Order: sequence, then structure tokens, then C-alpha cells
Amino acid sequence: MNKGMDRTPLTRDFFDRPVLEVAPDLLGRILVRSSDDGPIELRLTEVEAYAGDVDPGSHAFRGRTARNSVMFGPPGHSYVYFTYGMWHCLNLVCGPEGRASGVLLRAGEIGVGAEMARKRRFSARHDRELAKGPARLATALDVDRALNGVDVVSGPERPLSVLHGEPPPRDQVRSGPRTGVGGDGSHQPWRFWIDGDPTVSPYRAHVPRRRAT
DNA sequence: GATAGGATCGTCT
DNA sequence: GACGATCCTATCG
Repeated sequence: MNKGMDRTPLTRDFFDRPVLEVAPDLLGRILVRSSDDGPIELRLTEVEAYAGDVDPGSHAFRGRTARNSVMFGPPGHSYVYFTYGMWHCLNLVCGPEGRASGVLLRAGEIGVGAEMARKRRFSARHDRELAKGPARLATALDVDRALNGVDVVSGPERPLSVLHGEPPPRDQVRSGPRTGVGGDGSHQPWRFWIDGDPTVSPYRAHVPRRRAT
């Protein structure tokens, strides 16, 4: 990691902005996962914006439920959900409060703590695959629903936080359709990534599951 | 490299 | 009862 990297943590104000501002601004930031096993640090290279109650692709589109309730709360908190019966994905809630918007953390480059990440992601053949995809990222950082709703910008010894890091130049930020999102939410270019970065996950279009006969 | 199919269970209809 | 903000393995070229 760069020695000039800014290690001050992001504050509430960073997240208390419209999600389409926050999402691209998260690229290059450092997500820190702290636990008894020690820290893991990940430089964010790919994210997706979910614009809450007005976004057909968002979990919050059909209103508040037990699962998505933290999205309706204050910005600067984690939203962790369980999917496909096996995986967890990590989001950061954005402002304004009540809009229920969030950013899905889709991929990143592991710096500190790669050793632990390799153990959890034993099937990864290269380090660039340790967090190449949202469920892989959550696995590498040992994130599950125990971390749903944690405040990432205040409180002592918090398990998740985000440092300023080093955002890429504007012209290296790309955007396109969100991965795995179908229906009316499928064409918004609300996926953001760092151009050419080897840890960015491949785009996959939404595939509706077929009924067995 | 590309693609197809299976895994597996919480959530909402 | 259907399907998902996904990943892994096997197989084919």
C-alpha cells in the first residue's frame, strides 16, 4: 500500500449524501475489518449503488421489512444480508436517512491481513480473487449477519470502518449496469469500478431461474 | 476462455 | 412455493 495513503477515518458526513455521490467516491477507500484475529484492510475497487425506496433493484423498494430495516436508519451503518442460502453481502447505508439507499461493496484488493483472507478463501487461486465479488469480499473479511447494522463511523473498537485512502483519478472511474440485477432496475449505470483493476469482478447479466418440470 | 448446472435457505408472495 | 444484489466445479473447445 502507498505510504502516502490517508489513514484518517471517514465520518458520518461522508455517507450522509445521495448514494450516487457516495458510491463512486468510495473507490480507493480502505475498508478495515477489525477482530480478535487482527485487522484486514481492503482497497475498494468495485461498488454498486442501490437507491432505496425508488429503485426497483433495491431490497428496500417494497418498503421496510425485518431484513432491510437498517437501510431505513441513519447513514454510516452496515447492511449485511444473506443470499442464495450460502453467502453474505455487505452494504454501507447512505443518506438521507429514510431514503433507504446503500452501496454494495462488490470487490477490492486485500492489503493487510492477506494471510487470514487466504485461509477463509482457500479456493481462490490468486490473491486477486480473494475479494473479487461481493460474497467473496464478505467471506474474506469474515462478515456475516452478526455485523448487520454496525456503526462504521463512531464508537470504540468498531469491527468495520473506512479510511480515506487514495481515491483514483476521476478518469479511471467507470460505470455500467449493475451485476445480477433484472427487471426495471437493470439498465441504470449504477455499478462503479476502477478501470483496469484486476480485482474487479466480471459483469454477469441477471438470469431468472427456470422452474424444474 | 466460456458455459451450464448445482448448492442451499431466508425472505417475501 | 419461488427465487435471489452468488460462487464453485465440471466439462467443452
